[in-house]
Amino acid sequence: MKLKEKKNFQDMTNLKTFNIEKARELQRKIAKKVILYDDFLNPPQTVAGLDVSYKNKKAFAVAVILDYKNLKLLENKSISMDIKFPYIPTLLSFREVKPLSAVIEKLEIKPDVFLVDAHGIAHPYFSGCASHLGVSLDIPTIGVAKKKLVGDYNNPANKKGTWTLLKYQDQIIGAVLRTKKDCKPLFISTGHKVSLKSALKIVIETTKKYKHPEPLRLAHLLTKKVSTTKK
DNA sequence: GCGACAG
DNA sequence: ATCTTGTCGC
Ligand SMILES: [Mg+2]
Repeated sequence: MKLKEKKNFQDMTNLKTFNIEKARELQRKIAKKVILYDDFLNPPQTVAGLDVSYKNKKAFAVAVILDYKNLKLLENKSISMDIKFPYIPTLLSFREVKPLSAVIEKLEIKPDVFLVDAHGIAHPYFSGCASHLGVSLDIPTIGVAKKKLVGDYNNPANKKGTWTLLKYQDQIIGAVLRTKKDCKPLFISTGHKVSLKSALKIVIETTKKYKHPEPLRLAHLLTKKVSTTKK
């Protein structure tokens, strides 16, 4: 898949020269570019799932594309590269956007929407990994996280499909969705070009028998398989 | 100073 | 995220 050539994403993943003020500045800049309404093929025909795993100083990124209707696997790609940035809460994008961009570039099919294993705007600077990736590559993204980073919410009822709003600083930054009974809920937020309403619809429609939506479940399984195989 | 803290 | 076996509950 051809990536946006325009270089509106600075490379700040060099630890030696990393500057936290510059990083926050970039996050605020990205937040301003996030599009909160729908601007993608809706309903989508294809959905991608993205995830990254780590093993021996290496990062392994996987991208899978499923048919939106039957959730069958259409394509899957993987890449590996040296870890270039440590994990620091609120700075996850500086660790994962690089490998994710690399694997997306290898895709032959251009997915209509991407599910990312991270938050979108549900971030202290409204610039989580899903938003950072979406704005940088100009692709529609949805953030799907297993735990909250910021915000307050009421626990959704213990029934599949129920959800509550995630609020932060008097703003709605996402939703807390129960994707499976007796399982902890997932945190859904706009990444880029997908409204919260559509994000919820897409996550619900791509979640079948398990807690996670199929694209992310498959991407996660594959990324672990790849990391233990290619070591 | 203390607690929270995506992957 | 990663390191890991058994164990509890639907
Ligand atoms: Mg992950």
